[in-house]
Amino acid sequence: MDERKFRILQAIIDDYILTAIPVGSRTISKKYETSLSSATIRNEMSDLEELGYLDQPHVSAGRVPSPKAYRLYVDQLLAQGKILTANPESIRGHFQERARQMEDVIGHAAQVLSSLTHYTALVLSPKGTEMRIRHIQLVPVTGSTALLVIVTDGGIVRDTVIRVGEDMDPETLHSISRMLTERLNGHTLSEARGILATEDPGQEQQMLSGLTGLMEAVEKQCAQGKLAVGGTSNILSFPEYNDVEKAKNFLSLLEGKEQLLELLQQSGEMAFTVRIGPETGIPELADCSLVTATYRLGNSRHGTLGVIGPTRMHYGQVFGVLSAMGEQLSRLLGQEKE
Amino acid sequence: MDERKFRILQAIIDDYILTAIPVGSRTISKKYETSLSSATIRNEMSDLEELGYLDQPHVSAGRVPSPKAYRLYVDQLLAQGKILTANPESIRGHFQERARQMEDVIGHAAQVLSSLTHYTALVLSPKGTEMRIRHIQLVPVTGSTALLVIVTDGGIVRDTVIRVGEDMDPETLHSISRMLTERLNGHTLSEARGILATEDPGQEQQMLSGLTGLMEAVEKQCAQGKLAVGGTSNILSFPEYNDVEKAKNFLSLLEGKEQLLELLQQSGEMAFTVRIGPETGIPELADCSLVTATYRLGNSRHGTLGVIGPTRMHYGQVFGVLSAMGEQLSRLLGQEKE
DNA sequence: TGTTAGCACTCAATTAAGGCGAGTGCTAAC
DNA sequence: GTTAGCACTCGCCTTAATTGAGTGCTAACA
Repeated sequence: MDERKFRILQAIIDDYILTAIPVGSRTISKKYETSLSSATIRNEMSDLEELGYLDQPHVSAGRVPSPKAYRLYVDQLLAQGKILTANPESIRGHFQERARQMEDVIGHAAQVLSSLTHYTALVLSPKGTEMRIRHIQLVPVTGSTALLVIVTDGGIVRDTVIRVGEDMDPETLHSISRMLTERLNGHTLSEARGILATEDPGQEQQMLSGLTGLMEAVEKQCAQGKLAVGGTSNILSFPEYNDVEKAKNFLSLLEGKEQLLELLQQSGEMAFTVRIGPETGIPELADCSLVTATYRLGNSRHGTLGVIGPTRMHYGQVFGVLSAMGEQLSRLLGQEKE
Repeated sequence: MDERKFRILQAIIDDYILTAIPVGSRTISKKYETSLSSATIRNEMSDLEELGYLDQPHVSAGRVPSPKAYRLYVDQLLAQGKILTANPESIRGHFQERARQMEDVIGHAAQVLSSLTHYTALVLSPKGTEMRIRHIQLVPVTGSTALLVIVTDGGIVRDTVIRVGEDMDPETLHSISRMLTERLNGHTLSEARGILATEDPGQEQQMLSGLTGLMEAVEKQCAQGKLAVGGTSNILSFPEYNDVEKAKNFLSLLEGKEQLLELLQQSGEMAFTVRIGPETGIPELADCSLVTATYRLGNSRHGTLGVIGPTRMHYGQVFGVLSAMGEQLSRLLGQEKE
């Protein structure tokens, strides 16, 4: 694979990303490599196909980049590191409103991300279990029920109605709350259960035994962060999804969030993760790419944001927008809650 | 419009709802009105078209019911009142898990509703402003910020980070919370602001003046309930939306929830509201129908649930499922939070 | 040895034409 | 008022012809 082949491959990918139509040798020789004849390009393209970088939809059509080609393209893009971060100002403009609940921010971010990229956007909040408990409060609801509110440094985590004994007046609940807060403050949710289980104070034993089980449930519910999806309909703009059947499969996938969560959580803590077509492991996404990035709140907690589009995605632009948005999210969410 | 015409019209609608292909005179004479010849049916159909109940896609196609026809059909369905409530047991089965946050229930309900009807489902929670305050709690977050948690009989309404003076230790916040709770308990959110504004205790004046403005913001944010959408992709199953462009418009409409909210809030407190095609007032829904129903929590608060499908919707079934689901929702949400 | 011009060939996509068939409207007879 | 009969319409499907973008291969050239 010499340098000229690479240049030609790059030209093919660029052109295909722009037009979505298979690109022929003549196009390259006219628009990109004007010093070479189409016949020469043809020979090179033939080689590139043999190497597995190009596919041919049918014999008399142009060439289409294979997943392997995109992989090379993306790796090279990331390696040279000149990702032009999208104008952070323009993104900040979308967020001028008051900071609100995390879920609102997440949802809003997904919408902005999708409208900036014209792809489908995913934003995943940090895992609840990684958040540190700031305060626990039992709030009386009726005589025999109370609301358990757990406040963490990331905002509210969970509120669940629990049954308490009949004799719990608001003041008793408050003192229990204070006790719990004292004991669990600064710990993560996943630690909390263990602490409650080991330290048994005897006094409110009955009360606490119920809580231990409850913490387990809370922990489980928070094991994965909240997921927001934006720009679902964007995918329909692309000729790849002109087929209604395909579009429906894609949308169904987005509705069942479990699979998406799994997919997003696979991407580690790297700056960018790119999964191209088959690399996603999901048949419905065979001709989609998923680009994810990470944003951080403090040291340990991190969330994920990503974009799903056709494999011929405008990767460069997406990298830029993702990194700018990640920065913005870190600022927004880290800011007031920390 | 004699009785026979009506029977024939009904047969046409039934058949079209089932098949989505224009129905011809012969079909009716063979499947529904076997005692009449196709020619007779033809004459009747011609009359029905003149009356505005039938449309003809083109001269050599069968007839298609007009919105006016569906309107008649639905009105008659509702008038005779024999709505067969779908098996409530089967619906309850989908909800066996522990009661959780209202938003979760709403979202889950939308999913169940869509999977039962195969249409797109909408569930709107009761307006926050109609909920009665049960408890107000200021929870310390950092030295200078606190989380304002308002608990209502419908569960948590809102939590917002607010700035408080540097000197607010947890105990002070708690006593303020207790004071606020005492004063506002039992009132709705919309009343709360007025109460805070008039009764000025002087003591924590500075604190409260901030809160008044805050309550206004909270009230505004809660002016409309939470909206959950389910089964977005279902619409793509119908031949009416085989056109990708149309499908995209529809999906975009669902994404921008403002218009949906408006639409849902128009439907008053009647048991059922049906808006057929043009009656929705939204071009994108020109060949959709929206059926909504109401569920109640207690006396005053009510939420809305609805279904969007093609105008040739299976109205009877939808009525049944909606009423069963409404009942179930009333029970689920009213139950533990009341 | 690499590059280029030329040419035959392939095949999807577009267009045109023809036939089919479902369905109608009208008329005349019952 | 109902029905049988018949001519007519027109969307849809199939088939055939045409077009054109693009390829592979070969031979000539630098």
